[in-house]
Amino acid sequence: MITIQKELRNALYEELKDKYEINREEIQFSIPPLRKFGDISTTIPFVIAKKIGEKPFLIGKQLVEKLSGKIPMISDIKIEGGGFLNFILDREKFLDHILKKREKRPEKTGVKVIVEHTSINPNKSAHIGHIRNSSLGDTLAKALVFLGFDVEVQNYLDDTGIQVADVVWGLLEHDGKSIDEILNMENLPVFLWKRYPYYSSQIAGDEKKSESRNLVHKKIEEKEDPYYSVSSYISEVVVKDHINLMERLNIRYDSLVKESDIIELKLFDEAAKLLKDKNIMYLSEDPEKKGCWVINYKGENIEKIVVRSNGTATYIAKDIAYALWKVGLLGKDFYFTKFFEYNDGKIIHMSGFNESDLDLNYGNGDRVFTVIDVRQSYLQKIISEEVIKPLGEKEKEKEYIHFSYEMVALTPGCVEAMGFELSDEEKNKSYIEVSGRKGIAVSGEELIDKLIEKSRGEILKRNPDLSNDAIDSIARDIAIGALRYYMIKFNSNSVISFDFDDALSFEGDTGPYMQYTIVRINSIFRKMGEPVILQSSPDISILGPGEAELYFDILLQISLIEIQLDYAVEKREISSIASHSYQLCQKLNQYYHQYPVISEKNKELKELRIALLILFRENLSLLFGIMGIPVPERM
RNA sequence: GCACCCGUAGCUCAAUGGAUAGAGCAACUGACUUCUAAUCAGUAGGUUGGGCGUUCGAGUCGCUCCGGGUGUACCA
Repeated sequence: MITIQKELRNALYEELKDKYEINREEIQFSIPPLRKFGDISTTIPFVIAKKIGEKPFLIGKQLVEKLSGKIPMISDIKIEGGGFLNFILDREKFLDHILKKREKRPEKTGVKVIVEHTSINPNKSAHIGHIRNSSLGDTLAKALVFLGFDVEVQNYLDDTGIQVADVVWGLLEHDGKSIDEILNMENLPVFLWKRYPYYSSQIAGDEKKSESRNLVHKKIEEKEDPYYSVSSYISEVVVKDHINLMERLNIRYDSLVKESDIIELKLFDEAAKLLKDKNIMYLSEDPEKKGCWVINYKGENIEKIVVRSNGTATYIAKDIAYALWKVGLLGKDFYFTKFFEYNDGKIIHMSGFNESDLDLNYGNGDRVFTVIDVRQSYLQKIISEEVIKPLGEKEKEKEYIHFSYEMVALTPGCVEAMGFELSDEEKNKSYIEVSGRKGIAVSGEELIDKLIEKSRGEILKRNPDLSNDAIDSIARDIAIGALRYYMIKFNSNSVISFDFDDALSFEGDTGPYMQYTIVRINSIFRKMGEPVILQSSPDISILGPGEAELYFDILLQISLIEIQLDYAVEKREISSIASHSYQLCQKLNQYYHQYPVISEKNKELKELRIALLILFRENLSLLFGIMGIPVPERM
């Protein structure tokens, strides 16, 4: 890993720490907007100036004098723009440093992090909103792994919810299907995807049917057959469908936790003890909430009901118990069984309640990221601020984080193209909310199929003589690359207004653009034979001025990757990984066009160019791995 | 009502309080006998929704107004 910024930060910190009250994180670096300013810059003089009420320029001047000649890899330091401290690289030393340190990875932190994502209701196949969730969660998890954390990926299954009861009711009561018929149905998740909106509308429009569904729900909870068996069967089949879809997108899980097990193991009773003990949960004195156990949400000064006056728990109770288990504060644990095995033997374990099952070391994270869309903010805030924070006080490292993101919506044009009628008012909206219940949603499978079809066409245009197998494999890679990139390129809190044209685009700011960059480098190496990277410090004076500028620009951008990943995790802004990767590719494509490799006669120059391509490929591949974007053989 | 989010080029979006607000798409001009044109070079396109303030410095922070979205049940 190339990290010049780390060395710079340390040098500056050593110089400043005794003199000013400053911490390491305040020393931030960026690449100046214009190259004439220098290679790397920091605004630390402004920061210090503000603290001690001095002029930034004077502080900067002092720093220049003190630091000149002291930092390896830096040949000159300038103060500009009233206080920007601009460093000029000793390029020869920088390149030498890179060549020696490129294998180094961040050290293990010893901190356990749980990332919960996906968590789709197990009653039908997945839609694009779910794919945004999983793509963000997976990229987050992989960035954390890279940064040295011990990461567990969880997927939570709400198998006792009303949504599952809806489809059980639909199949058994409304359609009158027998158990055998249900067991023999082909592709049940997709059937339910199509059928669920119908069941849902039936229930919504009819009080009797609604009552009947409620009865089914109750019977499932009481484990009464055939309702219970059918409900379990549906959950299992649908979850496997989700797992297989996500596996196609390079997204995997370690553990599945079922809501029914939280109920079965009475985990909330355990949580309730803790909460009552600390007086976090108490009997409300509000006459309207007489007999209810509540938690005071200070943010809005509201008493949130956790246990109803009739003694039953509300939905938030299960979430509280689960959250406490995740951070390891509950004092009670699930048992686990093997649920699924991937092609390469990796296993997913699923929670259970039988003592005869496995006692595995899941849960108990030092940091917990719960990836759920912004509509859950209210609940998540109560959990993190009113439950985890006060209970986790003794254990300083416990951190419960709602990783929030906005929903995926559809453009009105997209909804109409799918065959729905829209009112005039709806037509003028900028987007229409996705609803699995109403059937206004683009299914994950459908989108992937469309992407594959489109990329197949593009491949055939360019490579008419490829075998069908090769085309299949490449089309799949491109489709996945396009989708994964599309799902993380937007800011977390902007609504994606989904449009097929946009999502199916393979030009410009897209996954395939980036894949193309790396494929072309591979193509060069395929033609000239796998190259060997330079070992010793090369003579860089043979690079012309224009080439040198771009060359080191690319290396500097690469050297920011680790800081970039850290930023993405700490600020919960996964899109920054995507945009940094994209910028890198833009620079490389520029370079590729101007400076040939194979035909270059000068041996040293050729070696230098090869070195850049190797370094670029190594680092971009790393980013691809984190984003789950595959590298196609050719394009 | 209260809380949170959004408003930047025709469209979709970037910009970690920092230097001349950047990309892609669409439009227009140019580059394939060349390491793959899914690319590259260029032209055009902006009162960052309005106003006031804080700051050496504001698209970014604060206040306010306008427009849009979401959440806020003894439903899950």
